[in-house]
Amino acid sequence: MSRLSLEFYLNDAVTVAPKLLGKTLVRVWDDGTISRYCISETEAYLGEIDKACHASKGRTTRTEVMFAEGGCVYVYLIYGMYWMLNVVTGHENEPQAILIRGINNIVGSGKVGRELKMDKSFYGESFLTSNRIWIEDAPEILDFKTAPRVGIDYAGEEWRDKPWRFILNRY
DNA sequence: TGCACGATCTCG
DNA sequence: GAGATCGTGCAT
Repeated sequence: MSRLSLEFYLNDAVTVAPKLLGKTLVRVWDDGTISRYCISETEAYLGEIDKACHASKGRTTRTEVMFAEGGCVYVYLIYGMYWMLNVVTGHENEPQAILIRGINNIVGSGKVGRELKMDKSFYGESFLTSNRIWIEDAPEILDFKTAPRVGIDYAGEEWRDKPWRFILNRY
């Protein structure tokens, strides 16, 4: 299978998030070895209007990459020790992203970042051209369920309860 | 220049 | 149920 094309990333995060389920996340380590994972859980963050999305605070040092065209890597440190891996979607100036919550049976955004050895150096890298992390196409899987997003109670009722967490039933 | 807090996890 | 641990955003 080949890398997902730019067009795949240009749609809304809520549209792309379920389509990422079952896709292959490829990671090339420093020693040249390669690991391939099946994306098993995602979460969508839909731009400036979405109070749960970091971009709702506007364009800042941290959110800058979300304003770029889809296909970029958005990583940030949370709780001082976990690197969250996100996929930027949408067109330029449509600050949306999808949090990768699970790969294979490794479920939990913090665990995913640790497994993939993510760090600040990945910020802004492109899934279209990177030689150490990218996503390959795979048959679309429709056997998934939805649930509210995690850890965003502060976003208020309207956004807190959106069923924008997508979980593969099996992989 | 300082400070409170967070898209989390693990251990007890 | 609490601690680990630190960059970011906003107040001072």
